[in-house]
Amino acid sequence: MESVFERVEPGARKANKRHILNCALACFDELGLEATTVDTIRQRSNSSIGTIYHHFGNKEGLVAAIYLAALDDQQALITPAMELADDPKGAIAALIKTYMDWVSQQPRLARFMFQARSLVASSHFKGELDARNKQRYGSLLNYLAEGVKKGEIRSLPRETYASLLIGQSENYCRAWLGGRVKGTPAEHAEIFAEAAWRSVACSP
Amino acid sequence: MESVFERVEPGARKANKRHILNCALACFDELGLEATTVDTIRQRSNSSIGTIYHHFGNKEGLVAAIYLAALDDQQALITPAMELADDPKGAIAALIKTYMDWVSQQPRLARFMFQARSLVASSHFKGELDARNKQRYGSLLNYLAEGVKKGEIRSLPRETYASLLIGQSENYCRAWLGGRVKGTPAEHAEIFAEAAWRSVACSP
Amino acid sequence: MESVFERVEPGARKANKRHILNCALACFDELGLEATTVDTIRQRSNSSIGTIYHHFGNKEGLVAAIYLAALDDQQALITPAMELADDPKGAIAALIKTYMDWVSQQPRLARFMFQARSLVASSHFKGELDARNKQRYGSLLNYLAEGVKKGEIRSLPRETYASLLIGQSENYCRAWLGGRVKGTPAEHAEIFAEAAWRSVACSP
Amino acid sequence: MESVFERVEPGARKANKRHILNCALACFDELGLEATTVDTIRQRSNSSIGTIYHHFGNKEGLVAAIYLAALDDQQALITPAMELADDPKGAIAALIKTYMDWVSQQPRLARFMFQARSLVASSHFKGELDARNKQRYGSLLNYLAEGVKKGEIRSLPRETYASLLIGQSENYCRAWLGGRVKGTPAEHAEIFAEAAWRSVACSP
DNA sequence: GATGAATGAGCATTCATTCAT
DNA sequence: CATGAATGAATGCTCATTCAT
Repeated sequence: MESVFERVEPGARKANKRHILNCALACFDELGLEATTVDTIRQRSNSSIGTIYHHFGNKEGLVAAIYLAALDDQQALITPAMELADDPKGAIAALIKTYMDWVSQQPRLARFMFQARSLVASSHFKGELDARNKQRYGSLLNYLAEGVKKGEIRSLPRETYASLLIGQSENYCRAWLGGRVKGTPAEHAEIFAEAAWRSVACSP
Repeated sequence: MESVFERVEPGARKANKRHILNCALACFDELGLEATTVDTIRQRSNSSIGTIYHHFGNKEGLVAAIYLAALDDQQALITPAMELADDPKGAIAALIKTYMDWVSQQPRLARFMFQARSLVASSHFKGELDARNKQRYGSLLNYLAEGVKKGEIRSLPRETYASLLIGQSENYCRAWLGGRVKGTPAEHAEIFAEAAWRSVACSP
Repeated sequence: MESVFERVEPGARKANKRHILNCALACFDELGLEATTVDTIRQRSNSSIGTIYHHFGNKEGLVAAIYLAALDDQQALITPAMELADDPKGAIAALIKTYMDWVSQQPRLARFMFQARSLVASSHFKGELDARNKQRYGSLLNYLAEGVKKGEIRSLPRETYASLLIGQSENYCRAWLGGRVKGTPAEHAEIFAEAAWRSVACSP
Repeated sequence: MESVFERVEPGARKANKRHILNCALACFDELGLEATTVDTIRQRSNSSIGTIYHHFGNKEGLVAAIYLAALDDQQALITPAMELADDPKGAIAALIKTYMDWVSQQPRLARFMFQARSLVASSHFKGELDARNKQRYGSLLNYLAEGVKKGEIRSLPRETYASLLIGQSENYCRAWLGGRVKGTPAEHAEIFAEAAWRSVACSP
């Protein structure tokens, strides 16, 4: 799948928004969020301070723009994959596999998201973030509720499901992105999907 | 259990090391690692810039001192708890319960550790960190190896075990520390211990 | 009397000169001269950077345009009022009353003039300013010279008359515009006219 | 009289507070408040950015420090002069003469005060300013009240007295400081004292 | 005439760290 | 051991102005 972050507008002028966004992502990935200065991004994107501020308002706005685009990029894969599933097990497997595939293919974006999450969550853009998260987890909760009713899924405290399902794969992705393990998330996705299912299923 | 971070020396002078450490932790917790300046800590601890540098060398030294003490504090509970277990399932349950209890009782320290991990890992103190981590995970790996041999634990890629076992509870702890869920980690510890065991066990 | 700054052209387009001028005045009044950016005015007037520069050349030109229009607006009242007077005392009273009335009716413009005076005086528009000031004070000086000759007005150093006549009322206007006193200049105009006359008259 | 701003501490180190304050005043006077950058002051005082911020917090703090010291410097002359007077006329004359003398001797400080007044009044230091103003005008109002009771001074709206008394001399001082008139305030002080008295006296 | 993307010099301010006392 | 004045590189950001469309 082709990500927003790789497309290059044909008639783009020297310093358009997308180009700056791509360069900023590269800087954040290589240097970290704090260590990347606006001037670093200016140099890399070969644009000017003024242009960057003209388009993004401030550094936080730049981070939020990348974060929200990444969230959309990720969700654009997860939503259809989950809709194709025809039972809770399939839906959970689709969620985890698609997530781990995406991380494996977009390691820079994935690393960025872990870094930027708390910043965006405490920024001016919290509203936009909340809106997307609401939509993101809505369908999953429906699946679970249905599964519990049918006796396929254990009835557990509501607030534990998310961690039980995604905690393991997210933890592995963090480890991989941090260089602490070698195997890509994608190649272990089956194992993590299975473990997530076992964690919540009545009879695995 | 009483942590190092709570004891108060009776005849403590205005600015001893422990007092400064406690104040620094409070600042880091309330403001974040980057947002806390050495001067913030000076004000809060009612000491002086000179004294802080005298004791800790630099800001990184201050962070590392807290981090390593917290690691020891946590490990001082986990090690004996795991030693009391007599089978893999018990060891895993001990690990997870003790970890979630500790986080529930030391939320400030726990939050600090998530923040500071990468900083300490890339600092001068990396050596000390690695030494403790080696010891920390050594016994767990032995338990697992033994369990696999006995046919109690599934044979999976080595690098996936840590995430499978600790990922869910760590994820829940992060969520709790971030205010995204309300129930304390401690009160769900059984569920997470059970899920960890199901994830790796041959026959739950 | 209806000021230039309040008239609204019936078929006015979104961004005509007068509308921008009015918005700029409001911004200068609320935020101060330095704190108002060209972009602030653009937002308020719902026009565009390009249009503002098209009409006024630069920020200084915008300030000067308001300043000179305000000066004319004020003078359009003062000149005829002074011409109706038939002795020095009446002329001075007319000057002061008209001035204080105008300030009371145009507080935003008056405040703006105190702020902008030095800027316009050191700008490209100094010439236009000097021309108007010459005309403005010419007739007053004639009145005074005549009064001195007739023995009605004290003979004082030439350079003190202006301050003696207008200093008190101007000071009160500044205080009112700054919110330091409550009564409008207009309601005390008689007192200030009387004091000005006493200050320069041989026999009050 | 020797002002605070001219004394030089003998054992002063390169960049002490008073030296910085003097240099800042010179810069503000020559370039204006806005046009003077902190770096300008750093260069002139041969100190460092850090030192300036260490002592004054920010640019506004620097301005306030000069302003309040100037106010004290001025008041240190006015208070005793007014106390020596034995009737309202003498007190008013003392006030005006001392004020105009001070302006004539401290033109830089006086010019600075006109520039900085509104900035300080809207700053963090408003409280300190108000406290001094209260004390400053208290004794004058007592004199006036007494004079009104004795039938020496006209009974006028309370809020007009300050402008009637000080407006003319202040206006002349502004004109002199701005180069619009040549005679020093001191040399016309008698005239302005007389005019102030006439403005408020029952029988001049 | 109208628009707004692009520009970049310039500014206030922060902050970890040093070192003389 | 303790103190806090001094340091200055680094940073995020502003804003008047230009100019291609």
